[in-house]
Amino acid sequence: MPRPREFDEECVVAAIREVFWDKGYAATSVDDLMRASGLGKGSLYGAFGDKHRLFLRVLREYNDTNDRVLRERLASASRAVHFVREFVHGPSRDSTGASAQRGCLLANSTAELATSMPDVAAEARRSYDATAEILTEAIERARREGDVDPGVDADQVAYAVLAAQLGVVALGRTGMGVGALASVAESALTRLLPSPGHE
Amino acid sequence: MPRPREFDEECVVAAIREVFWDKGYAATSVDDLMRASGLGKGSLYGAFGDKHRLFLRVLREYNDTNDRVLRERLASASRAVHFVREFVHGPSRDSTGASAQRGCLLANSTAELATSMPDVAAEARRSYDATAEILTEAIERARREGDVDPGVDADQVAYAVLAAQLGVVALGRTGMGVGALASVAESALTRLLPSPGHE
DNA sequence: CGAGTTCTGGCCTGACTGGTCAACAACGCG
DNA sequence: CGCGTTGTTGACCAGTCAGGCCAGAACTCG
Repeated sequence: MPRPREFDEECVVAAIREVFWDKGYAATSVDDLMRASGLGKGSLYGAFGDKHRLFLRVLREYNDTNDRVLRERLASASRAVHFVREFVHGPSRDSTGASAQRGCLLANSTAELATSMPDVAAEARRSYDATAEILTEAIERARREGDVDPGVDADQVAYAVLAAQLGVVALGRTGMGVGALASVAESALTRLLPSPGHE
Repeated sequence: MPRPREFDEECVVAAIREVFWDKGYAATSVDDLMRASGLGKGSLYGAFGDKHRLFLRVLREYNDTNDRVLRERLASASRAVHFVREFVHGPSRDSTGASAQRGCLLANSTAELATSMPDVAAEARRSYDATAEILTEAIERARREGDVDPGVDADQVAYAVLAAQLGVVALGRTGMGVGALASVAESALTRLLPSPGHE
């Protein structure tokens, strides 16, 4: 009975995500969002509420997708240790360095907004905890598969690996070359995940 | 012959630093800066140029101070390994967690602005490189002092330690408790800086 | 065809943005 | 005491901000 929507909600969220990702929250105007999505202000506000709620929606979807992808990659990895290595090296896997410099929407948003928007901080924490959980599973599996020293406490190391990856992401934002970035990641990895033969 | 200034430049920069630190660049208005510094708009623009240049001035001074403090701490540390440990644990050294949640001005600014302001990215890179250099010195000294396994490549480990610290700072911004933060830092440290007895 | 419902896009507002500028004030020198 | 130089002030600018609102369009069902 009602008039049907002329846009696909997911496409709009995706387009808007790119803008927030590129410019940050405060530097993005509602006009930018209208242009990127092709929607009028009325449609945007009707469907998503104000800028703040729209941003939170984008961020949550981004995090959920990331978590899902990580789980899938772990499930389909031949060896769990490859998954962990790929996770830390992620930011340096770019021939041009453009995506490395762009960083991670979650990391960027947390740094910009955690103080003034508690819900962003909470969402970030939730997502990081989920990631750490996946990493814990991966490290446990890698231990069983004989690729990681059995003495390591998977839960403890998981957060250290996560911190290292966040650090690599942060360094990537400075424009550090992907080669240097990869060697930082590698340096952290070899020490955080000692092979079984090393004792 | 000229009319003397009625303000101390350093005090103004310090006051303004706090505002940028709390709110971020884009969310800070020139009005905020006037209120925080007590200066009129004309004085502010006359002394520092526009908002962008003022921010860069603040950031540079922040980084220089940080580097200087780090050098002093290393020079006066009884053992270099204590300095490195303190460096990584820094973000978790707060009883309330308020300063941990506030994060680091440099890290916040880089995440917010690296894409749109190349000079911020360059300044960040310069500062991180300087920090890594100090860390390299510290690790070499710790090796000589017998606190760190002589097999570690100080230069490689320095960047890994830096990345770990950046990660701890990022996690701190999510409101993670200082206790949890400290254990992440500790977990990373014990693996990145193995004691000599461990081989 | 008409009634009911939702969607759409643009207009409006009024507050706020970063930045400029001209008038005025405070000082040292001659 | 002027005079030149610089600092300070507040008014002012055009433009942008987020958000509210509404008249009309597009659709389904009766």
